[in-house]
Formats: sequence, C-alpha cells, structure tokens
Amino acid sequence: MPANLINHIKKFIELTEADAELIQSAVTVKLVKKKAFLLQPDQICRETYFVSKGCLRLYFINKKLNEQITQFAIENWWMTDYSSLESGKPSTYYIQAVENCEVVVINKTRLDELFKQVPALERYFRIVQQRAFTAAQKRIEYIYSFSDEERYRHFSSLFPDFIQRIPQYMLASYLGFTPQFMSKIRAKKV
Amino acid sequence: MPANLINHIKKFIELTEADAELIQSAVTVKLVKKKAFLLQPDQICRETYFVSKGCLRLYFINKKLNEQITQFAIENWWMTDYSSLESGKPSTYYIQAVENCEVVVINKTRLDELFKQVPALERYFRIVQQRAFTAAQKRIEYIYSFSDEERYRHFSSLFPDFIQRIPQYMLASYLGFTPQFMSKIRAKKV
DNA sequence: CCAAAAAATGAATCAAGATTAAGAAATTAA
DNA sequence: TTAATTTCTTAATCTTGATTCATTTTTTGG
Repeated sequence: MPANLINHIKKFIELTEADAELIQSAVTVKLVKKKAFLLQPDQICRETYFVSKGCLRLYFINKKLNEQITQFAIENWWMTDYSSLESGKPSTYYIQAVENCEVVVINKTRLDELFKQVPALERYFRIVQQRAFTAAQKRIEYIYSFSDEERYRHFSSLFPDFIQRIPQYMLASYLGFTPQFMSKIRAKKV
Repeated sequence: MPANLINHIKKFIELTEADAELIQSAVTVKLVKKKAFLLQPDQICRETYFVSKGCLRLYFINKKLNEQITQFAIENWWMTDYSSLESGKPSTYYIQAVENCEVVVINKTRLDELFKQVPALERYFRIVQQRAFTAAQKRIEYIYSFSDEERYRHFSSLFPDFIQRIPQYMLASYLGFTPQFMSKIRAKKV
C-alpha cells in the first residue's frame, strides 16, 4: 500500500476511491537496501521513483573520475533520469540508495496509461514539476550568489537534520567542493 | 493572434478549435521595447510570459551589487517568477527585454480558470515544466562538471547564433563569471 | 553627426578552493 | 573483536578566476 504516495497526491488534487485504486494497481513498492542501485549508466531509465522512506541520490562520474551528486530525494520526493526516460536513450547517471529505502515505482509506459485513466494526475505532476523546477532555479541562484563556504553554512542551517543523515563527503559532492575543503571550513567553525 | 503559442501547444497536445479560442480569449499580446521591464523587485508577479519574438532575461542584484542573470527566454520559451507567482509574495527579480519583444501574457488567475475550461492544458504545462526542470538539472550538471572556460566554449559551440544576439557581459553573467575573464579567454582563442 | 553612455579589453595583484599526500578515526563485516 | 574498509582531517603547494583600475571600442540618442 503506497499510502504516502496517495496522501501526497491528495495534497494537490482530489482523488476518488476509484482513482486511488487505479493508481495503486499501476505502481509497485520496492524495498531498496543501502548502496543498492535503481539505475546505472548505460541502462535505459524506464521508471520513476517516489521515496516513501529513506533517501536516494542521483550522481554521475565526472571527468576527474569523481562522483558528482546532482540530487538527493528524501521522503515525498520524486526521482528519475528524465532525459533517459523521455528520450529512451541510455542513462549516464546512477540512482543509488543512501539509506535502506521504501520506494514506490511507476513504469513510464504504465504512467502514460494512467494519465488517460486519471487525467487529474496531469495536474498533480504539473504542480510537482513546477516545484522541482523552482527549486532547481533557486539552487542555480545560490550557486552563483554565494561562495562554497557560504553555501555550506546556509545549507547546514536550513537542513540540520538532513546533514546528519548523509556522509559529509556526499554533501561536499552535492555542494560542488572537495571533502578536504569541507573539513577545513568545519574546523574553522570552532 | 498568438499564433506561435497555439502552434507550440499543438506540438504537445490536441486542441479543438473551441479550445484554441478559449486560450486566445484568455491571453493578451504585448510588445515590449528593448530594456523595458515586465517585472521588478518588490512587485508581486501575477503573470506568466511566452516569448513569441525576441529575448527576455531574468536576473537579480547579488550581494556585490552586480546583475546576476539566471535565465534567458527566446522564442517559444516561457518565463516567469514562479516563486512569487505561487506564493503571492513580492519578487526579488527583474524580467527585462533584451531585444524588442512580442510576448504572450497570461494572468495567473485567468490561467487557473483556463485549466478548468481546457483540462488538456494541464498536460501541456506538465510536459513544458518537465523539460524546464530537465534543462535546469543539465545546467547544474554542467556547472559542477566543467571550469568556467570550458562552459563558455561549450555554450558558444552549442548556441553560436544565440551569443550573437546578446552582449558579452550578459553571457558572462549567465555563466557566472566576470566580463574581464570573458575577454581573457576570448583573447586566448587566437 | 557628434557627444555621451555602454560595452569590451588589458594587465597586475589577490583569494578561494583544488590537488596531493599523509595519517587518524569511525564503521562494517567476518 | 579484530581486520578491512570507509570516512574524515591536516597541511603544503598550486590554479582558476576575481578584483582593481585604466584604456579603448562600440553603440545610442538627440
């Protein structure tokens, strides 16, 4: 029972009992062990994931052969590689569980059918996409407004509980600097 | 007649003649002179803009009192400040015409009504938002993968015609570095 | 067509954060 | 409960791109 997902959808649109059942029949719930992968490079991404419990990360390997994290998804966030999902081309990303997770999985083809059966879902995903876009824009704004150190302090004060959940080197990667630099600014804090 | 907009929508969803007329009655077309503003800080953003001709930029003034451009919109792109639009709070951004523009304007309240009259529009905007989000993610990926010089060269080779349309200092701002640094890497090119 | 404003260039110095290379501390698994 | 792996820290040196300030070139408006 993807209770979280149904509740999340109901925050944005009205669902009849029948709608909710159609949605339930279209999704599966998957338990994902810490460090397990939902997507790896060269695979074609055919699913989208809703985190009902735990934390996922999306990353790729950059030129310098380091992991570069571009997104995290915690409870009630969606995650997928939209470019592979839409183009049908192989992904260049990893989606990996940072913690043991419970994830609601929807296959893209099945989701497209679902849009026909429950048209109000188009509205739900429109709103969710708009929020995701707004958050991404905000992030770009922060990248260009503040130094790495400022962004670290800002992020820490904004999400003190989240930074407890992930290794520091992952936060460094997400914020775009090295673990060494992270240590340096944390040491200063004293 | 916002012909471009109707055509753009028709690329993603089917519209009846009646739908198209409803849309037409909901929007206005505005000619915007180069350097004129569609939005300024402290105003509440109540509209969303579709560029049918010309180029808009979205920017803010950062801590160092420099303009920081976060988005451009050329033909067939939407632009607005979603965070002000959705929250009803004053904006912190400028939206300004980089060239003389023709812009299709939709009032947010009117758009919400329009979604009820033409529900298929939810689908159109879902797809548009998803693309916008994917593009923003791609941009974050580039920021973290490449040096400023590499990003400049990559952007130039990808959009050679676009960089002819805008002053260099605007591209420098969009890419997140100074006009002086831009001159430096352009000089090297010889 | 010319004055004024806007945009681009150049060079010297400076600073934020990367790199490299250890080593220490904390987790994990057998 | 200890060995192995993962994560975090420290410090020296190096690089990219910012800052400052001056000059030149281009565009715009009257």
